[in-house]
Amino acid sequence: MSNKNDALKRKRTSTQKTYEKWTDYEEDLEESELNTKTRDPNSIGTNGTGNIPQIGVGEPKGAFKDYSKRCQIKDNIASKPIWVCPDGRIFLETFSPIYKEASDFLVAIAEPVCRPQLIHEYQMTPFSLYAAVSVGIDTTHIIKVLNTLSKMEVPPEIESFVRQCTSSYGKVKLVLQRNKYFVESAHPEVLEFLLRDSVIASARIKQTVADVLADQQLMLDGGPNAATDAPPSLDTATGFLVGKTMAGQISGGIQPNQLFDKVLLGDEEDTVNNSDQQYHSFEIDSQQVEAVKKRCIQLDYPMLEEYDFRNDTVNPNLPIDLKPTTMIRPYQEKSLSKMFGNGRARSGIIVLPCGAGKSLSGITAACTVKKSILVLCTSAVSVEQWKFQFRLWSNIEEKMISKFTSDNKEKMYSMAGVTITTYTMIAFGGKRSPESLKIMNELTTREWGLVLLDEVHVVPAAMFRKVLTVTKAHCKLGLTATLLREDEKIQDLSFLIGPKLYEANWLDLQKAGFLANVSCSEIWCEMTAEFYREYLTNDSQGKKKLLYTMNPNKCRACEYLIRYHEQRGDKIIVFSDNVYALKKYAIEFKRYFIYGETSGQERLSILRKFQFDPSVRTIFISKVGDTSIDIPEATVIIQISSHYGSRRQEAQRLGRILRPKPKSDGNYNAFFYSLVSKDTQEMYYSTKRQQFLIDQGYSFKVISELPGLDLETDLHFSSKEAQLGLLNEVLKEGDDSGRAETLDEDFDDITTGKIKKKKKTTTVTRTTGSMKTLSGGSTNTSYMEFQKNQQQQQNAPSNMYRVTNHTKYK
DNA sequence: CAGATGGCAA
DNA sequence: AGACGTGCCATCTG
Repeated sequence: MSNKNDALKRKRTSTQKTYEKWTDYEEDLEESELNTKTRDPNSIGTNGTGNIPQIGVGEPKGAFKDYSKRCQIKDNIASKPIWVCPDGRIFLETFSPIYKEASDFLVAIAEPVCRPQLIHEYQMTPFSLYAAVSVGIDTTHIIKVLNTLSKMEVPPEIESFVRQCTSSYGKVKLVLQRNKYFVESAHPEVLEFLLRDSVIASARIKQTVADVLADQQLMLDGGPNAATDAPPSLDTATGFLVGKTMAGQISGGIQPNQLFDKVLLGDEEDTVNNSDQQYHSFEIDSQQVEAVKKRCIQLDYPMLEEYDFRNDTVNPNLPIDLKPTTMIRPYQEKSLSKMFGNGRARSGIIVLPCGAGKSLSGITAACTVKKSILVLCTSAVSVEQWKFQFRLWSNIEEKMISKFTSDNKEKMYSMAGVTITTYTMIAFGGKRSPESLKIMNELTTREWGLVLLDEVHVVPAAMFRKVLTVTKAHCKLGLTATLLREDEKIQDLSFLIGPKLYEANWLDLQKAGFLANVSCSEIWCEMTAEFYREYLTNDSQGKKKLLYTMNPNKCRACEYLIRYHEQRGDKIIVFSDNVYALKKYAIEFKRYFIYGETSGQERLSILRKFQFDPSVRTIFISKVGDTSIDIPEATVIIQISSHYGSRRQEAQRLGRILRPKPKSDGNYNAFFYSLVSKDTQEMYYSTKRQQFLIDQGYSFKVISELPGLDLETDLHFSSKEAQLGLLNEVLKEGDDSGRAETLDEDFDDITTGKIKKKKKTTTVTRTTGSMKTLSGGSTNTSYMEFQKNQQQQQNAPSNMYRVTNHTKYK
């Protein structure tokens, strides 16, 4: 569309202007705001009726701003690591001696936006402050530490922003008791305020005196320790239940996990003054919990969900501990300390890169809570893996773990136990088999101490809701490597589960040796003339896609890389989203391939071979490899086709090779290649895809020619005949897959006929082409290396624009 | 009863 | 917007 081109043109001039007369920042800003897609990390809590100032909302990431006139710079700025902007953005210098402390603090109070090597950008939002408060950091602490770290006086609007955000936080709690949900607060006026809202009021279940008496009776019958619980009474004036918090109680016979003594006892003083405080509460309908939660956030009274598991005498304990030999890593401990910060368990999400030991974190959490545990996975394979991990790291008895999948319906252990199942199993809407119905019944009536939600980002929001309303859990812990989605549904996760408790910085983990040191490159493959002509003239999107993934130069680059890395002794995975390309490449190069139709056994046998057979160094995998398949040996990834601009897929694939490799001597020990056909839509997508990894601090080298590629004369598709043959096949594909196989005799017809017909009147300026590179003319390698970031995107090299220009040929 | 296959859903 | 992959259940087979 011409619209798009206009926008690009404008963007370019705007950047130029920025350099020429940067004092006119406001004008530039206006323009770039129009043109840049805005990212809004915090619509939750700001679109409500609350009075919280809207700081930093809807600001484009990386927009240029000048605050120099508004800021009071301190004298000793060299020793201070951060800049605090009036819009809530915070910049951190990673080379500061107190970088570690400062970044720990910033992850707790703000969202990491972009964390490359030297300067990290964070954004403070109402939601991030909510997370901070729920982790136990209070208003004065935030302001004090900000002031200590900042190079400039903390702007007054920031101070009032923090005060306003945090003053109302932490005053309301959501409590699960005997399968009923209660909204609880020490301040009855807050409850009354919330009940003025129609959503919350309609979710309320009015307690009668009889209900309360019945409950009290239940508590007295409940167990050996039940009598020590003080049953709440009903305040007839307000209709609230009134009771005392039980923070002072000593738990009977539960040993806190030794590893967590430090963590659990560390912040104990926080809770001391809470003991014996009076609280008020009202019950809400369990079906409406989600709506109430959302409403509370909008009213600036987000509910804290905490589980005082050590004083829970109603639910049976689970005998589980980490094995003495199990070691947890510092960052795992750190993330869990956020979860158990004040001796209770909070719900929330932990973001750890793949290969960094997410499941161990989950299992350690389970060992700390020691109540019934429900683990939810995305596939039956990972159900198996979770069970294995539980046996590996903890001393839990096998009989207490039950799997629950379509072909493995184990009965749950009658007392506390671990149940591992899939999301679909719980959320399944269709007719259930009788056994499954029976187990579901038990599952929904049981009160879970902890629900572990694996790969929390992939679950569709609707399914999630169902799962969370059906299961009654005191505490929910979401685990994910990439808290990312291309739609904006991630925000739902935040209030469905809880705030993000911790997010690891990939680069830091890599430096510490917990992740492999990966070299990321994007390889630009020139389209061959014939393919490019077809690409420009063909109307079908699908055909275009196939054309740029099957570009012969890409095939050659791929084969070249495989050869190179096989010689080095690496194990290589080639990813392709496109099944046709996958098969074609794999068969051509005579390698194993796995895709959807490959049966479970076959997959296993191929993966075994890949793992143990030294002659199998390369396998081809489709989308199936993006998640859950565990391939610890791989050291090289080559991407030949991928799903549009999915940042998550890119990150997930990189994750496949992040497991630390033995010879970690500071050099690269893993390689990630993205093959991109030059001057096609693929270029646009690949930039988009990389954004997450770039935000995590990775940099991509752009390689436009592979050194020595042309010396390898025996690569497939080197001859023009082979290339034309491929082109024909590609054109035939998609057209009519049924016909494709019977068309051998029409071969010539299609070759000449189609191309001629499609030629049309389009003038393609680009005539010099790929044949130059094929003939091995230049041995010059052009090798650009630069850090791609937002600025680079706005200020992209001219080839980037050529891509978009081609859209006018559509 | 295990194992394969197909329809269906999200 | 469509392709791909997945899991659940029912049914059939020896």
